[in-house]
Amino acid sequence: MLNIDAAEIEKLIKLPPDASYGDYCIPSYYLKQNGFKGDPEVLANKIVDFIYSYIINLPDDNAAELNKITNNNDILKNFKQYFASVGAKGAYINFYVNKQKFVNYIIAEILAKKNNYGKNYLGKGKTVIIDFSSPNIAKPFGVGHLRSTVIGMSLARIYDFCGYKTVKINYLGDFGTQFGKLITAFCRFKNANLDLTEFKNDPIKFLYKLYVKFHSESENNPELDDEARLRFKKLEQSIIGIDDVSELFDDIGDDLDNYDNNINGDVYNFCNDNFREYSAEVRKSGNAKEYKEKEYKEYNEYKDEDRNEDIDKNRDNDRDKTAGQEISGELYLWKLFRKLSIREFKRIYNIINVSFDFYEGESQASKIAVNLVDTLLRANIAERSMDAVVIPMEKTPALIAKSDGTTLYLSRDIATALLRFKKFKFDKMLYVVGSEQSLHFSQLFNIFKILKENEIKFEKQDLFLRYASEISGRLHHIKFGRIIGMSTRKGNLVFLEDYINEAKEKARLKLKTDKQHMLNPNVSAADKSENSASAPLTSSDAGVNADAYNDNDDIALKVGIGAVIFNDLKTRRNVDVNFNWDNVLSFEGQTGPYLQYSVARINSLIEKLDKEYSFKIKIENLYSSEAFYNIITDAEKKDFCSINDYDFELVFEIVKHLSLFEDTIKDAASHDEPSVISTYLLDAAALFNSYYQNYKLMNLKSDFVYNRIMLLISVKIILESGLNLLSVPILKKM
RNA sequence: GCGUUCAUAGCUCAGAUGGAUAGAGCAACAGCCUUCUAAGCUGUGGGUCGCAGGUUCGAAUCCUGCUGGACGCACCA
Repeated sequence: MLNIDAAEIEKLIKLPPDASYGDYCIPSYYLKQNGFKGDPEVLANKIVDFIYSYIINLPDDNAAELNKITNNNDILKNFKQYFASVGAKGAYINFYVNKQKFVNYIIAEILAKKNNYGKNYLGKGKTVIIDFSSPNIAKPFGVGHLRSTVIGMSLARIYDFCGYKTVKINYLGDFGTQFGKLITAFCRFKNANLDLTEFKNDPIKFLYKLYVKFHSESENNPELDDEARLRFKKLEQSIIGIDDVSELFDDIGDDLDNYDNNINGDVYNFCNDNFREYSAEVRKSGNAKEYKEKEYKEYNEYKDEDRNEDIDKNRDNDRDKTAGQEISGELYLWKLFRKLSIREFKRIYNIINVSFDFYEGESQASKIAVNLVDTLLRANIAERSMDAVVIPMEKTPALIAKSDGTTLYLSRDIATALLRFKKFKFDKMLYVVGSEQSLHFSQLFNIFKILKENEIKFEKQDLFLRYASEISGRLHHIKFGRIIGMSTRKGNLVFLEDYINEAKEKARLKLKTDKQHMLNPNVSAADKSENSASAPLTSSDAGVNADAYNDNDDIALKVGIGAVIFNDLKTRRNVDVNFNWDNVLSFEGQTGPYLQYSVARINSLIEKLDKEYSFKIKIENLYSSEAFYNIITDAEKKDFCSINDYDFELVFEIVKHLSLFEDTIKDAASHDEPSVISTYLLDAAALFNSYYQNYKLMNLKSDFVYNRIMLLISVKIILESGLNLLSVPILKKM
């Protein structure tokens, strides 16, 4: 009767909407797909009768009878031990666990596994590439980029937790017409009223100003656009002309302190002179579209190397070489812009604790993309259309080359995917990019499908394209909704750092008033609730020393970051987010700070109880195995909880929730949806806070308190693991 | 016009192979700090799940149509 395997049964198990129906249930109509027939209600009753007569009512040692049903099933053998009763209600088979055993089992398991609790092997032996953040160098790092950054980082951690080998790639937007504009603006406006010292201090904002200025000026002066196009054209030729693509990421030398000398002197003039020369040349020849085609050795020489070696060799591929050869002014400026930008990006990533295994750029793929277009034309997969090159598709044709022969985002993405597959042999690649680019990615994925279908058309020696057929189906667009109505209070674009700082300031203010209240309890509740700064507090009059101030500064920053990051991860990716300062800066309710606060509260509580009862539990050692040795041995021999405890119902509810952690992680991974974890953590924290408020632990029996500390540690482990997966900073105290 | 996507409480959102009575948080109202951090807790009110059909034992969930919003639709990325 029960010849369904355990994994399949697991899929059938659901959580009832209300605990009064049971702790777990199996809706009997689910069993129809396993060959059961008839009225679901009758079926449910039959199964319950069966369980009673063949399992529950049998004596413990009647293994022979059990073997009649199944010869190898621990679940059945342990059934009596872990389940208290079973009941049929309507079409549902409801299972009631042995609550006391359940609680003790789960707590012991969490304490034993510690921050490995919830880890699983969903992705064992698989490699996943996560392409995220990918800011555009010519544009500032705004709150818009934060979503990709934060979702991507979280997914990387989740996949890692699920046993995948994860590769985090930042694919910089370092190529395209906007660089022509920037270079033009830089050369033209340099002597106008731009403050060049700002270029050094805050290159991103400087470049942004240049960009904005270019656009306002070019409205009245179309010549600027022409110059920008030509400058980009020249830049692209410089880039394509480089044989070794990795040179593109070579450092131009760390002479940034003298950058203005370079700009003011040789480089700046070089730049202009070359441009004049170049544009004269182009006018003379009358053909700005023509460019020299080259055979790129690299293109046809890809070999299957050990990808792991490749990964290690290239990890953190910052180069510190100085390019020896002469380069064009455009290329110099482009490298300079990129270098400064990356430096700035890294500074920001560092603040929010984000890191990458590789920094790539579109520029690296451009030369391959050029040749790719040609190959696809020859194979009759692509065709010419109004001088441009397109791949016909059911819907919108995919444009892969402009009529002047230069490549596009799409063609470079094809090349990049090929390069990455060659390098990593990934099982899965995630592009964490906004939903407005859905068409782009559906075209990209379709192209690989077409390449697979037309595999036969490619010449055998074309090793590179051979990968194309394998890529189809491995690419995923992890899209997310737009942030609507986002602006500063003044109405401009929001820079990420300003955003974090605003959150930080608010947190600092709150810390200040809290501290004031603690030191001076006579402050009325009304004053405090207004959270006002009406009674300004200096560090001296509150007796707050410098250390405390630094502490508070650090706490405020982490609270601010937590608020900002969590705000982006708490809802499903796909929904558009209405940006609202009041919501973002709220630290109450379903927020990052609420979670951080819950952890801090647990720490503080454990510390106080430990001090009072002398259990000698060291919070800072909780994750070292030695410190846990005693706890684990205790876990084996004693119960943490009894069904007769006055707080048992809530304890059971908490532990039951904790037990769902692993499923939650898997759910988040399989749907590429960090918000699943956010929701889970909010529920966990709410349960804990409810416990905290309603059951005071001070002045109770020592044994009981010790057991509850084990519960608190379990909650702490789960909350901290979850926050780590979201990359929300964890605070010891608040 | 075509395509993608979304519509659940006043606001922001959960509710994911269709399943039992649709849930939180803000905001509102009423309580709780001489005792473990009030960034908290307890309670109350608040819903035609955009509208209309369909599929079936059963629909917020799947299908069709409609309405409304967001985004995209070849030389930007």
